[in-house]
Amino acid sequence: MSNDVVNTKNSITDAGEVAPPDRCKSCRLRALDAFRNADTAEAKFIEGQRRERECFERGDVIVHEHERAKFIRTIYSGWAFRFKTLSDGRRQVLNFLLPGDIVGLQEQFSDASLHGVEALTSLSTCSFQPNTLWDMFGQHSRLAFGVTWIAAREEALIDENLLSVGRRSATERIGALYLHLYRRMRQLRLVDSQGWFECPITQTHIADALGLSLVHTQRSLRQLKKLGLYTRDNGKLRIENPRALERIAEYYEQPPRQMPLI
Amino acid sequence: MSNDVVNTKNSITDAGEVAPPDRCKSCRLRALDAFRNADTAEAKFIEGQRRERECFERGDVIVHEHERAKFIRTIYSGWAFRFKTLSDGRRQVLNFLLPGDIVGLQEQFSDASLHGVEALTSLSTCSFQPNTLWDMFGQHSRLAFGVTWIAAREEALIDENLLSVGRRSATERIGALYLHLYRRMRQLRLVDSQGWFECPITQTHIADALGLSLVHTQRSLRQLKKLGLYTRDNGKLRIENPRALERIAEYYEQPPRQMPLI
DNA sequence: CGGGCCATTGACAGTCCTCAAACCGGGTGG
DNA sequence: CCACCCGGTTTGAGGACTGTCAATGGCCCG
Repeated sequence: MSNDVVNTKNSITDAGEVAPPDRCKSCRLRALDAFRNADTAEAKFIEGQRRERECFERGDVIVHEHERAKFIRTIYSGWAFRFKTLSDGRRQVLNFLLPGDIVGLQEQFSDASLHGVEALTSLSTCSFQPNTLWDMFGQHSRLAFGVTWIAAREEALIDENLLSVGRRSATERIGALYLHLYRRMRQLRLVDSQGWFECPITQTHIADALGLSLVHTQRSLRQLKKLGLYTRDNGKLRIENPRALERIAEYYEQPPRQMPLI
Repeated sequence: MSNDVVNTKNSITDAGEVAPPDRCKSCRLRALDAFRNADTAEAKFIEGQRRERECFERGDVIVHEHERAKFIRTIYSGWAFRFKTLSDGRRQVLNFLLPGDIVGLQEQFSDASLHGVEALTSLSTCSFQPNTLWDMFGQHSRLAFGVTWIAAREEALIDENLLSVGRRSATERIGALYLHLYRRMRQLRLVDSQGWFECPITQTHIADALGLSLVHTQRSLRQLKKLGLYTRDNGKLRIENPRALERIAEYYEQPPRQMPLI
């Protein structure tokens, strides 16, 4: 393949992948309002700033907690998650990262990353030059606006998770999380016609994301399954009755986010 | 006073306040790295976009949940908080807003606000023209970069709160919250030489911010007080032994955030 | 003096956690 | 081919942390 694939200890080549600019065209970022209407100059800028393609395997740590993060990345395919840990090992998953999400935006503004990022699946990312963000703000304000849009969207998403962890019961939390993942995957057109989508998270991840113990997560999960609200099969998840789950989880769909000014 | 003070049902005039541009000069936003070095053109832009000064009283709702937020604001003086509620009334405080914080940034990117904002004290804000953010991105990239910096900082702060609510015990959570507020107020130079600072939050606010019940918050609070870790007096708070509190709360100070590229 | 807001305390219940062990499917090596 | 290990799931038992219900006291104010 092209020479922009990095082969470190943590990287693999992925023969099935496409090279830019086709890769940029099929990037899930394009599915978001923020970058749907990028013009050619903007696309050229992005492609020019692209540094290399990096691949990771499940379990690889992409960004280490408290370490300086080198550059900004976008997720081309695969899942990851952000997390923080306490000194005695307790871990909190902050949110899950899906294709089209940006990794390392927060870190552009501080010396060290205040959270870690770990791959949940085989992961393919694009990384960018260190000064990309700064240059983008100076030269392509629409793109910069889009990046800030992405940041605001991620914050809204963490707000929702905080509401869950703070005020929802265990089963409500799980229901809300499953609905949330379902909706995001649907938005990315990664839910098939049968309603199935890839969901590579284990019960441990759910527990860490929702502030629960593993054992209690398992019991709450079983309860929801007994109610017939979801089915899992071989790493795939299907929400059987979104409406019912919404009521149980106290988590109703919100109008899609828009880019009012573009 | 000048005619840019709004007098609605929820507003008061505040005779002790200053008018722009002095008001801009003393704005706490200037205390943040992001805007410390603003040049005259940038300052002029900000002053030109300033719409009016709005004042609120404790308990006033500045932004209603699920309603369209009109414009972006900055907090000149006073405290507020962001929150979300569930349909049955359970409430989660997402974070506290202090002088220099921006209100309504997230809402610039969506049709409706996904959280509410309520004043905790008499509050003085500056509001801006609807298109201010967009114009800023187009004309003053350094300011735009600063705004995104603020957004990233707020997200990091919510991350920390999520870690608390998800993984810290009740006393740890309270300790971490008190330390957090202490550090932020210190950064704003709002801690006096004796270590005292205004802290207008009630036990109910603490409970709602930390995902605890009011009663249990009270008991955990009493426990920390018995250990001599903090003192409260007439709406003021003093952290008696930050180091000890850090250990109890598992919440250690992180290096200050910087603006690497400016 | 009554009412409202907030802090405080007691009693009790229950959600949720910890410790422990078993089970299951898949991969590995003898 | 089978024993063994491993990550992940499942189940049981007991206890702890945290929530709910209820009531009291202090303070401010009309």
